[in-house]
Amino acid sequence: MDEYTFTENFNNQERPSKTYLCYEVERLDGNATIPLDEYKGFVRNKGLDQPEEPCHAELYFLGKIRSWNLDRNQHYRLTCFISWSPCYDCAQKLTTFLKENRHISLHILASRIYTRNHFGCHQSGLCELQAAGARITIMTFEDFKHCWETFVDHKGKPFQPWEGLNVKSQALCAELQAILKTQQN
DNA sequence: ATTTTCAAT
Repeated sequence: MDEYTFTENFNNQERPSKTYLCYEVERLDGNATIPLDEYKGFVRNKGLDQPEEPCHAELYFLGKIRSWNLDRNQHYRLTCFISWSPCYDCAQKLTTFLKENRHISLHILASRIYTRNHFGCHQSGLCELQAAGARITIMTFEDFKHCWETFVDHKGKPFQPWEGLNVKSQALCAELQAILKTQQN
């Protein structure tokens, strides 16, 4: 991913009409975590401006996971950094996937919380996803930096945080915690 | 064309 694409999409104070999802996979073996570099990359949604059928980024990601045919006798952790948190529909599809694939753990780190009206409501979607075992968090400085170093063609340049990154991240974190907590009770 | 959330209005 080039620098511009990363900054344009992951800046937590912007609100672009597209979504990028960066993913990486580790195999868990006892206390050891073994990175699987062959399963690393990023996808973006297909919007109305493109020839393909519209499709949210998460669904491409699910398609990729299925195509890997990860060994059901092993345990894997998938980490995905997504510029918008999953909508209700995508959250449900991820929930179903996790229930059917107990050998896979999922950690979603979102740059921003997606709240646009779709059918259903995003809060309950995220809660169900968490109940299915997913870990859902907001991206912090360290996460943006990790993404920059892992997925961006940074040409040796260090990650440059934008103005207000931490303040926004903390506000979104509080918002997400309120969402995930409310529905548990 | 405008607004500004994986486009909706």
